[in-house]
Amino acid sequence: TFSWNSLISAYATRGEPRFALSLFSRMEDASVHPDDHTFVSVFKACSHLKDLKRAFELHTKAVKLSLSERNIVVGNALIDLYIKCNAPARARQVFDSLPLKNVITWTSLVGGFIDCGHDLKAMELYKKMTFHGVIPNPITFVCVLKACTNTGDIANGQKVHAEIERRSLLDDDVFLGSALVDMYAKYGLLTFAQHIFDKLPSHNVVSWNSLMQGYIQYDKYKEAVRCFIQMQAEGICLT
RNA sequence: GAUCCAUACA
Repeated sequence: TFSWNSLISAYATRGEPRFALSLFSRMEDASVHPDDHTFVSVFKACSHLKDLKRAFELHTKAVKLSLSERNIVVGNALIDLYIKCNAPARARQVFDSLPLKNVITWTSLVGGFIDCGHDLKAMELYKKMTFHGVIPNPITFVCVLKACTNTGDIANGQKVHAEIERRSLLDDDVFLGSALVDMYAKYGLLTFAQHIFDKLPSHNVVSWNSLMQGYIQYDKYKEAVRCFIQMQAEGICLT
């Protein structure tokens, strides 16, 4: 099982999802018993294919082994699988069916709703999550900020920002920094965007782009050019 | 056991 898992995982991750799934079939043919690791990899492969029918089949097989009850990671991966297959209602069913949820379970569905364009549902779920006493992590905040950006709900975004500062999370997550900069930049709050940007421990091409786009969108071309030059001075490669 | 999940601009 371990060898099969390693192979399947490698192909699922390396962008060969079809081959990962066919390996899984061969594993079944060889009557090697799949375990929780197997299913997580196979879910991932299927999520790249966005094959809902296949998702159902895999889900059914996992249920027969009651793997999603035994290991929360399986349930979490399943939520993500249904989201990637554009089936948020299914994802929600899985979510509701899980007796134990962790921060990843919650965040997967929050982020999933956003991917499916249900930003308000995502915000609602986030509130429910905090109400349940689940501590959000930086990834949760990135998702919530994105929902605020999508809907233009800057008031909520600022609340989230305050929460992030309170936990001083900006020092160790580049994604979080970019998400915040992006939100402020998109809505023309360029001083805020610049201020947060300056406080970030490190910048990358995304955080620079977010800031620059804000300046461009609001006709601050001089600032945009200044960014462009500084960005190269910091040694960020353009592709 | 080199096998397991969610996140940012364009």
